[in-house]
Amino acid sequence: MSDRTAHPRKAARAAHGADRTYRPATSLADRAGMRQVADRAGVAMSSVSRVLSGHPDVSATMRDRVMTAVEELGYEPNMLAQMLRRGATQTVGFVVGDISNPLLAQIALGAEVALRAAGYAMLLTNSVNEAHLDATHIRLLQQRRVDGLLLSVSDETNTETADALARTTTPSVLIDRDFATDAQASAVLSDHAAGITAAVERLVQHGHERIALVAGSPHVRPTRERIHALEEAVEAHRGVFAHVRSGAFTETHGSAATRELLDGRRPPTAIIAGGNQILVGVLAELASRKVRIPRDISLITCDDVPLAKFFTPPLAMIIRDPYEMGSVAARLLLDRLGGGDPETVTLPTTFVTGASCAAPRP
Amino acid sequence: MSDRTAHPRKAARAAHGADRTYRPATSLADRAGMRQVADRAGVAMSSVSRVLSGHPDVSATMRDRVMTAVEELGYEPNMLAQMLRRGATQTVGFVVGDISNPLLAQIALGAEVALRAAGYAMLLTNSVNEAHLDATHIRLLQQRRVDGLLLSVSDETNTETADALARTTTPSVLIDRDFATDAQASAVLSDHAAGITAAVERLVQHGHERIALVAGSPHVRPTRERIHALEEAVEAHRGVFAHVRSGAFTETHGSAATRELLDGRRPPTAIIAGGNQILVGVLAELASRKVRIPRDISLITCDDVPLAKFFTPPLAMIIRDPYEMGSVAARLLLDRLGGGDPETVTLPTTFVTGASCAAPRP
DNA sequence: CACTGTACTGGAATGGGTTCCGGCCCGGAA
DNA sequence: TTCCGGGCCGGAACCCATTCCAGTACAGTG
Repeated sequence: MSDRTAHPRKAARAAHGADRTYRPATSLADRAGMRQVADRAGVAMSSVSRVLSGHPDVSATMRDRVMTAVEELGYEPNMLAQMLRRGATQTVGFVVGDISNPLLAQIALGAEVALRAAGYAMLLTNSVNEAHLDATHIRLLQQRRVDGLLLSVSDETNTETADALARTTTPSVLIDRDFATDAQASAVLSDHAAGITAAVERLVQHGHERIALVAGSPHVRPTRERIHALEEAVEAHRGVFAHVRSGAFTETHGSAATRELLDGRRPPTAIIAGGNQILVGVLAELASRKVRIPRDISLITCDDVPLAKFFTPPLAMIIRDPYEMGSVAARLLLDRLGGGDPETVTLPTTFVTGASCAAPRP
Repeated sequence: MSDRTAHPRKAARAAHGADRTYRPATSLADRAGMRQVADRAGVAMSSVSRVLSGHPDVSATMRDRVMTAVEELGYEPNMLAQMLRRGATQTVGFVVGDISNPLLAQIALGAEVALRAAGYAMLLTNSVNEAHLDATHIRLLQQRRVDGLLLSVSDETNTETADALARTTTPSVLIDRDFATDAQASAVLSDHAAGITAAVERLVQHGHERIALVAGSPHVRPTRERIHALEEAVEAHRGVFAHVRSGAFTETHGSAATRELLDGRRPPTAIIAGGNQILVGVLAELASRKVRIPRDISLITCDDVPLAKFFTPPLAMIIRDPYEMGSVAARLLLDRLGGGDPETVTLPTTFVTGASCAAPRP
């Protein structure tokens, strides 16, 4: 063994001696570079590069010679070198609160599929709903020189995050988020107001007068939009009142808020759960009190959950198409990467009624 | 800009003429490089590198000078250059069938958190359950020079995938997958047999004699293990029979298989659903026939679903800890990246009974 | 035949760090 | 005093491809 432990490649060559011809490059360890291809074809590296990048200034002869050498050596270009040289990584970063949330997972899927089709790969980071990690991850991804960012941060009000965003020149797409400071980013939004409004209309038709919203974190757009829409919808109807309990997108908050609401002086006759974790908490609290749906209280949930339609009773919900959101986010980002201007797209939400939403007890 | 990429020579000539020095298309706002730091500090680049990489051969004076220059210029090292030079990307690829599956999303989360803590980033690709994409994505990630792979491929029997795996020297960890050919990879497995066995024992105690398993794709380990365990468990009991319907991890297969089973000559009195999509299909078919749980049939599902415990009746399930699986997968990969040997870890599954699992009608 | 234009090619700079190696300087041992 | 070794530093090769630019050869034109 040679003493130059840091250069295994050379060591290997030295060890095997020069009596060996090249090996079919099945072994990644001893990969052929463009240098080797050029040597074998008896041409310059620049010519190899031109052939492989489809540059017009290449003769048929040259193309054949190079391609033959490429085949023989099983040459594959080193993307790292290309990235360094070209200054583009064909990589996009996705900053997400928590990928284990099915909603976000579907968004991620939609985005990844679309990005991959365009030759981009997706780096995923989870902020596990800790606001301070958002900015950290944005910086981390920028250090990795991502060409663009998909952002579903966990707290819009965090100044560090807002700063990181305002400072950056990396093309970004916000996913259902809204930063006052940043006019540079594109955004895909959901029209939460429409869903809430439709749901409230239905509840009012049923005769509900006290409607509660157990919402998630007030630091993200969906929660704000829902609260705002609820209050507005309620104002349109004389004698109908809204109770809002925002907090976090957790089961704990869901059950705690429900407890408070039911223990209040004038408990609501209908609850809208603002997220799937919250829904679990709401259901847990209702179950523990033997409050029956929809006899004792009506329930509507935001965003689909797999078993909702087989639930007893089937759950009314305000749904949207998260896969589509991901696709659109990817498209917006690709547009920007192609030189387009920032753009905002709003996708619809739909109220799907179900037996969990009925008339209150008289 | 885009023209320059395609035919830079012509575009450059036409647009700029000779008045400008050449600059790479993506010159990022004149970022300071190590060169600039070295100049400003009046030292060699090698010294800057040593300071920043914590090399021991550095005097206090040198450290100060360099760090001052770094601060003043707001220098941040270019990770691409580091990757190219070091030959390591600090990046791991995750090949997954479909991230929108909550089980896999949780695995991804567990893995990403652990990897990030160790300084690695995670590239995510979805094969959308198309077997031929697995191999494609493995190659894709290798072109991007990932240091390691986390693999939850959608088809173990695909020869292209098996080849890609056998040929590679990239440290890999299989996630609940089992390739006959490849002895190189580490693996995290779930002990599906234990869960199935416990579930069958319970069903037999209740007096069930015809137990069906609506399983997913037969080309992945979990399905094989479950089928095998079911058959073995049944053999231990005289007069108890197993019906197996494997197919795909889809709602469609779930309902079709259930239909066949119920229409069969001797329909089962208990069904085990092998996955959350399948569960939805099974429930749909049962609901459409007004078959009641557990009066008419007992139901057990594999892997937790969010609302399972609030279901009517609460669902019995065979659960495991997917987040933990992800963490362990990450740890195994990090071990290998650190020079350790391949290792296989098996994690437990637990049978949690529920009202959906009861005695059959006499 | 001289001249210009065109098609193609090779050489070298470039991107931004990492690391081996040689060398300087200084203290301690012989 | 001389030699040796260790601490510390600068120079330069290297990682691997991209692309500018200069230059060659050859065809077409006057």
